[in-house]
Amino acid sequence: MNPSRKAAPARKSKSNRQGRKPAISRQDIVDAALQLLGPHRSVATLSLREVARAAAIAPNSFYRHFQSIDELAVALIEQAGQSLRDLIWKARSRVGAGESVIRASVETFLQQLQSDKHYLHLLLREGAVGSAAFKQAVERQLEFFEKELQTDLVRLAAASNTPIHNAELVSRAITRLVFSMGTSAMERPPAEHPKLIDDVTDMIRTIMVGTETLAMQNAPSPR
Amino acid sequence: MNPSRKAAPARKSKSNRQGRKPAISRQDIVDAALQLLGPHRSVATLSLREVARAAAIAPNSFYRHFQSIDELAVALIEQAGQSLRDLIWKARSRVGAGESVIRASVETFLQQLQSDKHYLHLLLREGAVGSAAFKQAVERQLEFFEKELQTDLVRLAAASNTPIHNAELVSRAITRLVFSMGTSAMERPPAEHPKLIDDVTDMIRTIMVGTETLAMQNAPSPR
DNA sequence: TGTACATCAGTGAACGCGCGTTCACTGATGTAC
DNA sequence: TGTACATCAGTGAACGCGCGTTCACTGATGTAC
Repeated sequence: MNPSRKAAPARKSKSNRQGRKPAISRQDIVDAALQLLGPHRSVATLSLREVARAAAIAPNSFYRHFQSIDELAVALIEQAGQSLRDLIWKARSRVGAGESVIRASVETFLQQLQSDKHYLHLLLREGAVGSAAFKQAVERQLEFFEKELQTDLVRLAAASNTPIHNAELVSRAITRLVFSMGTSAMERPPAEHPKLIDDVTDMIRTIMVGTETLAMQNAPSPR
Repeated sequence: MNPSRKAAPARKSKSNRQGRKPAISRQDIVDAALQLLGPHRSVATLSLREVARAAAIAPNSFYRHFQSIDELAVALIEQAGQSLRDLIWKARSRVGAGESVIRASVETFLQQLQSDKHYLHLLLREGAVGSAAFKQAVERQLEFFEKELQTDLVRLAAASNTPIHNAELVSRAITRLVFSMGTSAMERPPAEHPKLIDDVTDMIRTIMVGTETLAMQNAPSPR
């Protein structure tokens, strides 16, 4: 009836979308969900109504921001993974000469367990339950870690002139190991963490020594 | 009022308990729960009513056998762990001369993923969610595996005269690694399993080479 | 600047559902004599 | 062997609850002119 209404298909003058701004953002809801998730609470147990309550919105308002609880869960995982990778990256770049990169990374990783942020718990806990989309999101984050670690390993190997055998497998093994040990650490008192850091560091060193030995056996460079 | 009733405190003539036998056993309920749990279903999502339905009993009858769903979950985990350890033990003892114990164990482990029994999925998936009692049950099963593997490693090292550095840590690392990789394998098509077996075997071999190298460095026996 | 109007984020009420748990019961099984 | 009785595994009905989802709405924000 009103042609002017239909005749303006892609106006977008100042805001990229017509209409008012939301009073609450996706991120507000993500934050509310994070508050609910302590070290002993799994994403899978979050209900839509509970999250809405924590975000101080009506239950049905949730749908204005996410299609489903599942979509929120994926957002949580991605944010957790990104945040943790940033952290480890910073820790590594802070390592001075003579310090152990392995130990610094492991320490940073486990220190996060005791922090207020629940990101790490999230990643450690959620890998094997939940919807397909959800598990894939966790798996993707693990692969990011593996890739970054692999890059690091290759770089380190080149720098220190120690060879490396199958860097891809080694970085995968280390990543899995650290995450698995982290999951166990979550259940134990902080007093045991130093021992755990030593253990994990020792495990990783064993793998590193193994990969060097294998690499030298396969290509015993005389040089 | 009726003294004869109270005067027979510990009669136990033929049955160890007075009264009739149950028409259904704990094990029947455990089996019903196992049927419900496919490779993509977590114990935490089982409801009492659903299990009762699968076991063909009234919801409230469940309480005659278990105090709660949690108690059932722990029973499931323990049964799964025991069953899997039996299996690996048999596989190892079947290994002939010249065959690799590592590879045989890994193959058995991953073969179980494709079998009808859902035991392995259960153990792989449930470690990090659920109640405290539940997580402890899973952790306990992991430790059983670690201990048995450690015994094996020490025995093998003595037999083949190759030293081993920190057998406890090595067996823990290997156990964690295999379980973690198994969890990933669960999500992937069976066609990728052979590659996964190769990968895991390679990872373990790297660790074994590392531990030998370290042991020889620490105690470079001239003999 | 002022006015009329379109947009749409957030809402209150309501729905049907499956849940865990309780209650008083029933009736087959096993026991006492 | 027969009878009376105790046991208790399993039951049907009912409860209150929190859940996800829907509907038609309202009213502040932003836009057109």
